[in-house]
Amino acid sequence: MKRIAESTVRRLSIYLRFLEEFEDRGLSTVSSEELARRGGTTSAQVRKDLSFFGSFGKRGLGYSVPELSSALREILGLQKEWRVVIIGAGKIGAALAQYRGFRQRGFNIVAVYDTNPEKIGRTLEGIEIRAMSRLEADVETEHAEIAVIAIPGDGAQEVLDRIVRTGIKAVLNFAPVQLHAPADVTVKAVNMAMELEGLSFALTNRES
Amino acid sequence: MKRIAESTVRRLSIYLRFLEEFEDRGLSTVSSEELARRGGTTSAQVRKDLSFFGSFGKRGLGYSVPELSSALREILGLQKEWRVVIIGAGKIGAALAQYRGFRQRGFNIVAVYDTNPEKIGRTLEGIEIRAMSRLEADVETEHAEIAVIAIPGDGAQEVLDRIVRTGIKAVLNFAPVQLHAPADVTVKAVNMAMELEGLSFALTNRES
DNA sequence: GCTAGTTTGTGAACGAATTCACAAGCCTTC
DNA sequence: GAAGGCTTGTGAATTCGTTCACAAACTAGC
Repeated sequence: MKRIAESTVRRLSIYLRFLEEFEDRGLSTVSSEELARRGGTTSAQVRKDLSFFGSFGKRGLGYSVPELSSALREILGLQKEWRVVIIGAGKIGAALAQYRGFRQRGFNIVAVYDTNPEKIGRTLEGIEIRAMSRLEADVETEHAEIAVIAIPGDGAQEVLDRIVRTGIKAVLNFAPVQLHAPADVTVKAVNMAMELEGLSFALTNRES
Repeated sequence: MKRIAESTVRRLSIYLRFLEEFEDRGLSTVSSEELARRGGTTSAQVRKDLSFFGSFGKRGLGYSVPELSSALREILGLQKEWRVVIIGAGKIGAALAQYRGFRQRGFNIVAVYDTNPEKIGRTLEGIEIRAMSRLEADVETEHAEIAVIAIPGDGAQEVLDRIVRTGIKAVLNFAPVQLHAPADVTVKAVNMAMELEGLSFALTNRES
């Protein structure tokens, strides 16, 4: 299959969100124009994005809401449940562990890890905080497929290396550092300080 | 000035992070090659990124660490202190309010807003939680320039509209919905569910 | 001050992503 | 069943971002 741009995948996520809203409201069809308006893009973009994966619409009519949302869930791999481990039970790890949006979309958080003995054994919204040392064994027995790094920057690369050795191929990084991993491991970074700096730049360099 | 790509601004942030590390270690010069290696890009990319703003290096030598970091701080608008309000004192709002990285980089959180009467009046790491109704008056008196939306999706567009009416031109959105704002307002979104879906896609459609 | 060895800054070439534009296909009405 | 009105799917054109490649400029060693 042809390589799909990351921006395309992001937009598919956005389209799916609207489709689910439409599904709830019982709408049966939607046009690329409508999806574009909501998602802040153009109708040509919507159709091109979808065309990478097949043709899902009917000319003159638009897209069937249930069919397209099911197709997008399939494409995005959201039909199955993903098993996720979170590394770090600090403020961010805790906020993530309790975030209902994850489970809703099929991301099942199986455990949270921390090195602080005071935290180990407690639970966060029903999820057990475990000793960091158990990570490797647990990933194996729990069949975890996604790891979330929610610890300070210093230890993050080391933790990522451990995660990679367990065989996990997808990592979401909240630590404010640039991490390096083998090419077959997908690492996505969420860096709040960097986003704020983007805003700072926009405010500073606005067209006069 | 020529329009600068968002990807360029992101990389400038990354370069600055390394430069500050080098500054702490007392290194005096650095080459585009070294910055590229650390930041996971190419030396040509580094030089091109910088060339949009001027020439900061010396041929044959590289870049002066203090000069370049100062220049980047200037470009990114990090010389001044930005005054930030956070809307929502839930888990995410609280995690953001206590995140030390913000103040460290000149983002001064002046207040957190919530509608829950139980929370109003309490403090989060020394930052007062205030009634949502005070938002407009406070932005005016406190001269806030950046707003962070950390509330559930339902109310987010409405809150954004209020923020826009106060005259704030930069917003960071953590609510898992697509928001619409006038063109002169920069809205950046951090959507954790969407990032996880990107990972799900990567795991599902890996080259065989 | 000449030579060898670096490293920058930048047009030009390339490649990737978006937008354009239109034929093809479907629905509805008469 | 023909005509009019939509909307898709997609090559072609365009725009945007990255990489190449090399002259220009610097340092160090002799």
